[in-house]
Amino acid sequence: MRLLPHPATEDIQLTEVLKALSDPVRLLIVGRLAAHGEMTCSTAGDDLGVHKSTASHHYRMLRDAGVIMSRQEGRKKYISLRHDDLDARFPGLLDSVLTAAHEPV
Amino acid sequence: MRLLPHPATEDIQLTEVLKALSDPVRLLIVGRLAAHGEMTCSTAGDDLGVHKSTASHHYRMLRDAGVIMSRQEGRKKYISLRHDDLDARFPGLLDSVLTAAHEPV
DNA sequence: CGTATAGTTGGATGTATGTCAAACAGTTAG
DNA sequence: CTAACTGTTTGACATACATCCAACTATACG
Repeated sequence: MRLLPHPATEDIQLTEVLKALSDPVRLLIVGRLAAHGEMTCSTAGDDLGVHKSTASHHYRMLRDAGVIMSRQEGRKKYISLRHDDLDARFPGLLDSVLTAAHEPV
Repeated sequence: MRLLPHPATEDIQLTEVLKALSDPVRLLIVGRLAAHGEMTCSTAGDDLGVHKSTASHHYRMLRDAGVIMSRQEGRKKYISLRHDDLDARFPGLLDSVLTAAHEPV
């Protein structure tokens, strides 16, 4: 169970988080993680409309920004929201984004 | 008092707002506007460490995203946060970002 | 071992962005 | 009118990014 480089909670930068959340595909991924909890990359990336390598690129963006964490188990990689860490660092931010993401167009 | 193109409240897109807020210089501008209310571009752009044309570019990003509005008066242009519009569209989002922006490093 | 599964990496490409410098435009003051 | 003030626009440039495809790695299963 190897862990990839994740930023420590105190090293999470607001601008990086906002940039990570400013892409429609990533926002969709984050919404799924918020709704379903931990999921594999392939489940999270299902029907996103992008190539799997593109999805992988987005996971990396989200991970580097501190928005998600990943855990390897066998040949699957489980990703989950760092909800508590984000709340500790930026109270209410993630929830307001998640709420906003559900708004009708 | 010519008004530049501002998106209607219902046309403000979450991803655009997040992208607009994901730059350190723009976050600083937004923080100033939140603290002081309406200000001129030159006041808002004072001591930002960027060229005035760069600041102008950022005002445009913020305006196009629906984060600020601008009002021309004589040779000065006053800019202000669209706080109410953003709150109406994405409740709590701006406040949580502003709070987060004040966090210690 | 050989094959399928789960993701990542690298190359290629087009687009966007942040920045400065210089030129430009509109407004106001002498 | 001429000069100063307030911003914007354009050009140039380097970097970043979203995307696809193809090749690669690592693990699991017969």
